[in-house]
Amino acid sequence: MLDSDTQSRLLQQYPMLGELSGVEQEELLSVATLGHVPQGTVLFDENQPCQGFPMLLSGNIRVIKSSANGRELQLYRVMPGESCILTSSCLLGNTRYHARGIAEHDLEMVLLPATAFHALLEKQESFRAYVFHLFSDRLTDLMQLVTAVAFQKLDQRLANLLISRPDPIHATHQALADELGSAREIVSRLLKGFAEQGWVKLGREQIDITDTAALKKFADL
Amino acid sequence: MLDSDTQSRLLQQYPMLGELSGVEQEELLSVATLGHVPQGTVLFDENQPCQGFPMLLSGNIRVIKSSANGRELQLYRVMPGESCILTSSCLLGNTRYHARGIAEHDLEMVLLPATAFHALLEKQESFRAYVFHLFSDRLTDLMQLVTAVAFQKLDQRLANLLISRPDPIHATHQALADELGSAREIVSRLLKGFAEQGWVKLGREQIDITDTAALKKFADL
DNA sequence: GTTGTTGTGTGATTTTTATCACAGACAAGC
DNA sequence: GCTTGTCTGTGATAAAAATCACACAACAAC
Repeated sequence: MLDSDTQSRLLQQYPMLGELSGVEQEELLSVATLGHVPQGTVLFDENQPCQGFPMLLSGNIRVIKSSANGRELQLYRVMPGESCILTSSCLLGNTRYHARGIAEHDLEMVLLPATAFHALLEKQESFRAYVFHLFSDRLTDLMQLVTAVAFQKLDQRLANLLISRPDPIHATHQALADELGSAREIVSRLLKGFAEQGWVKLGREQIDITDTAALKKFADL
Repeated sequence: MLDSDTQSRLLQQYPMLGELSGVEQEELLSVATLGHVPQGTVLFDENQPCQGFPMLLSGNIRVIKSSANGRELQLYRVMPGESCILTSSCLLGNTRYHARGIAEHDLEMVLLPATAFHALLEKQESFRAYVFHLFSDRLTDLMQLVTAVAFQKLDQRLANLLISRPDPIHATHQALADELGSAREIVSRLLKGFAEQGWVKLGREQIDITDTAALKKFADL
């Protein structure tokens, strides 16, 4: 059972739940549980079955694939108000996870049991629309990711990554490499190149973008 | 309006439509149209809006992304009984296509207008389940594709492609390269390598697999 | 301060993939 | 037959990425 503060935050992030009738809301909230998850926790991993439908209140989840030789690639991030479509996919298809989910920052999330998720999907038109929309967005994301990995050079992908982030970027080169699915040294070298062009300024665990326009131009050909 | 033969074929491929009441079925079939599409036709392309929901009776669709420098990569194939999830995605998210769809062979398909699609989704639990399932499957496919492209070498991906096909493979090296998102020469060279290992026998537009086990072993590390 | 850990820079080298430029092989049509 | 177009083989080179092997800088802990 969720306390009233949590309830209101949940409704704020997931407004479609507000369309439920009072009774239905009660029902829902009585089976939902609030979880606090410290940074770095592996929320789910390849081949694990699915526990329930998570709704993020704060923090975010990195969904990644990792390869045999220790490299990894980020598929997407789950932000508050969103939900892990991979989980929905598992619940709907009754399959197991095909990726790993890691709490990037400390996490607060409400977990909805599978049965409640299915019930919601049946009853609530707006919830259904929400889930469909999520699917749709992720599919688009993934398709873009595929093409980026297949056709773009790493320098362009790196440039894209940089401009997609709030300006002073705090991350290790390794972290960036992991997001791109490449190796640290390469990222370091490319960043050095960017710095020599005057596009960024490098510091320890920090990258200041000094010429967004140039980066953007470089990023999309 | 569909003739009765087409109707029965449609129901055979899409059994969940059989769960509709008689009236609903009539309604549905009255707005659906049958289309014949010759091989090679571009059914949809990047940035185009979505016309309706296609249900394949025969033939199949290659969904591909193409890059600026003339290379392409196959995202997935749509087979009879399936439907193009990309289309669903567009209809649900009200977005435009993010890929190109090409008729690989001559195509027969029933096209459901967007409104009918939405109506079906609301009314029919089983249709909804079907669409969710499709989404789920494609998401899985795409995630596997991403990791393959990101982490696997081309020779392994080629081996995988070969064993995923019915044995005497009829395709040009260029077609295989397009499916993998690479260049023809490379595929040719890799195939030659496979042939030297005794895994395949090469002919013009034909590849006979002579050692599936070895290929399989090579494919997954 | 010293020590240890983590993050970064960088050269040297190899592997993998792409690109360019043809030559020859095969099939179809005249 | 010859011609034409498509498909395949292959060498030479280049470009991109990965790998290995360290040196060194920044920071934290003691």
